[in-house]
Amino acid sequence: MPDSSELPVRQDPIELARENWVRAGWPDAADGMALVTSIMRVQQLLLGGIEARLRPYGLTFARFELLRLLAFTRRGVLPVGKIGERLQVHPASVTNAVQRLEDAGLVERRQNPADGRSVLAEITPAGRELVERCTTLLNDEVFATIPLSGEELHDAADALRTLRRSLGDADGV
Amino acid sequence: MPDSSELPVRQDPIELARENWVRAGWPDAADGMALVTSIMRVQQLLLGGIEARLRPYGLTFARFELLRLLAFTRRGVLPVGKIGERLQVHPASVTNAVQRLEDAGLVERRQNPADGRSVLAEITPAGRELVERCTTLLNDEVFATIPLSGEELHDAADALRTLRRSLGDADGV
DNA sequence: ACAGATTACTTTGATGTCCAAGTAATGTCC
DNA sequence: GGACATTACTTGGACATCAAAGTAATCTGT
Repeated sequence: MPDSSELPVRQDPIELARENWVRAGWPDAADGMALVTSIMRVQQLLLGGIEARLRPYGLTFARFELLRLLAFTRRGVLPVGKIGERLQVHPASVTNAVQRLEDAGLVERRQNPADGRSVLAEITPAGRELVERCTTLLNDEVFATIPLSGEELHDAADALRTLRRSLGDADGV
Repeated sequence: MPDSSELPVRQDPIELARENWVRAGWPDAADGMALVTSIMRVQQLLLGGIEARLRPYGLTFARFELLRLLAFTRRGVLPVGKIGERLQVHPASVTNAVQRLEDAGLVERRQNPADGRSVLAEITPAGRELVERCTTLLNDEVFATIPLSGEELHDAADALRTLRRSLGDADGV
């Protein structure tokens, strides 16, 4: 019988941690801790899968997102500051990613004629081609294969939005 | 009227991305993309808040988790390999964290008498004291303050568990 | 008992993230 | 209109993570 109620076999580390929390006298925090840990773990697994799929193309998820954002704009150009805003990453991370993308010939950087402090990043034809291919790949193998029903997916997205807001995500009203 | 259907003010970047996805002709992947992006973002916010709270104590979340795990064991000792299993992190990351904890006097490392290849990490009294204080802090300010109802929290945890399993999280049955 | 495979860590190198400090250009205010 | 504040990036430093290679100890099979 493939039943799991037999012996306490190899158990879910997160459930183990939750039990430890309750036993230690922190029942009010146990579920929160378990949720936070789950989010960390799922993020790690998702990112790992995505990066493994992008690796053959020489992209990381961070660089993919940057290219994807540029490809969605009308002219394929944005000030790097705007990029950081939209992707919600630190300016230093944008600088880093743009430099590597530039080295790979997927993006070009130039001064903003309207503001000498600002730097524009523009996606190149090679960048567009690569990002389209990688988007299709990720859509087919990751984003469209999430094993949740429409309702589950909706509920989860709602909960995460609530969390984001409470954690001070600056955007969305 | 505090209605959001007026003008497209400053909108949630994730919702913007979802709309872009649909408009580009990938409606089947749009919700999955949005969920994945939400998870990434929430993880970033949670980790940021946690690390900011631990910083005054000289701990990172990775090191806190390691100390926390050791403090839960009977004798406060585990082979570093077991630590990696339970925390689900790469052996190299464990080596890194244990070294830093050892430098801080929070952990001591020694050979496993039962197996010359194995290394044991043992939490010190200073480590125990610090981890208890930090646990209380994180419980009070993070884990017990998740703004979700019991049911929402339960549903979210379920969805994340489903995701973990589908992504090949090796444990839990 | 000895060679070869496996296991358990460590080391090195590449990336990404954030923070803090530094630089250059633009704005603001008497 | 010139000093001071602000803005927009870039640079450098600290950490964490993973991948791949290296080392040492233990196991296996004949």
